[in-house]
Order: sequence, then C-alpha cells, then structure tokens
Amino acid sequence: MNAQRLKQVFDRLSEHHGPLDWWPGDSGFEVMVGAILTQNTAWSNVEQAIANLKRAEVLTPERILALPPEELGVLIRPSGYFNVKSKRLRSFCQWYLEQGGEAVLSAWNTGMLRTKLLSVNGVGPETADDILLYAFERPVFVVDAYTRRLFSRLGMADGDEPYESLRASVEAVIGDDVPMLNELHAVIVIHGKDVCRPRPRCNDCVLLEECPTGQGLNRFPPAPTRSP
DNA sequence: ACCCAGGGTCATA
DNA sequence: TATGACCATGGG
Repeated sequence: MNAQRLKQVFDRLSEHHGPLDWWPGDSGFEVMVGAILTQNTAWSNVEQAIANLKRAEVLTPERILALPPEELGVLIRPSGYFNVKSKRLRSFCQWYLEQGGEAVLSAWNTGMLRTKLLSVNGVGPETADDILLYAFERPVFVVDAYTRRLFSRLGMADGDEPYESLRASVEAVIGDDVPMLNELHAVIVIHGKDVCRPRPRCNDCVLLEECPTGQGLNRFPPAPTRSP
C-alpha cells in the first residue's frame, strides 16, 4: 500500500465528506449492538431496530438477555436476518456480562480484546474491528466491502485479499492514529454509499481526477485480473 | 421488478 | 484455503 496515495485519498474524501464524528450512538454498548445489527444491512434499517430497543427500554445486556428470544426478534426485525441476529445479540450480551462489562474489557490490550471478540459467535473480523475502533477507540482499520471496492478501483489493492492482509497494509501506513482510522473508515463508507456504487454511476466524485476516463471513479474499468 | 445494504457461519471439497 | 448456500428487511 502506497502511503502517499492513501493519505491523498484520505485527504480528498475527508475534505469533501468530513468530519463525520463516527460512530453514531449514545453509548459504547449501543455501538456494539449496532455493529452486529448492521452486518450486511443498510444502516437505515438498523436505526429502526435500535429505536425499537430504546423505546422498549431494553438496550442493556441484562435486559436483552432477560427478553424472550422471540420478542427480541420482533424488536430487531427491521434490521433483517432477525433470527440469526437475535441469537448473535444474545451470544454477545452473555459474553459481555461474563467478561465483567465494559470497564473490565477496556483493561485488555487490543490484541487480546480482539481475540476475545472473535471468539463470540456472530462476531467476525469486521464486526470485531468496528467494536474495537468505535466503542473502545483502539487503533485498528476496519475493512469492509466499500473498502475493497474503492481500493480495487483505485488500483491500490486486489480487492479479494484476506481480511488481515488488507487491514495490516493500511495500518502499516496509518499507524496508531485513532482519529484518522476512525475518519478513514467513515469517509470510505459515506463515499461508497453516495458515489462509489457497484454499478457504474458517477454523481459528484471527489476523486474525479483519479479517473482516466474523466467520468469519475465509477467509470473505472473492473480491477485487472491477476495473473496466476 | 430488481438491486443493494457498514457480514458471519457452516458445510463441503 | 476457498468457494457456496443461507440468513430477511427496507429503500431506491
């Protein structure tokens, strides 16, 4: 990963979209719940689910566990996969309480905390890194589908590398700058939602000059297939 | 009607 | 290691 290029891309996206002040949420626990609910799901759907949890006054690990799984499913239904996510939320809350809550979890170093998060059923690498960065403010880079698409179209990555490979290459450039890691993932997501769509479509791409066709990032040809 | 969304698990080869 | 099926709602 070219350090100068990455920083240039960050600066342009940041000037245009930022500051975003992520993650939306009133507490660390709410961020964690949101990270699970937003798996492969539009955030607007997650907002409805979280609003339901708040209205029912059950947005705490104890209250969620005290809820019959079927009722939990009804509350989070707007976020999709509600049977799966109901089970995942319960697994996470049980783990969270077993571990002793947020204060105790905060005492672990980042590597240990990450390993612990990944041991929870329903918490994969991206969800774990969402939680580490946005709930615990640890210096990790979150890799998601938007990241792969953007870096791939910019020729900065293959796009289908292993998660850890892409994460490490970005962290090697950014270092332990938590505010920058926070903002970087945020602007990549917002840019992805607004402009860098799966299908060729250019709105007002701030990376216009990166595009050889002069029509914006979305008119980039598909990533070149790598030779075996 | 179709595409997409801030993934993860599990079975299979 | 690496595919593929599966999970489900809501907005454009």
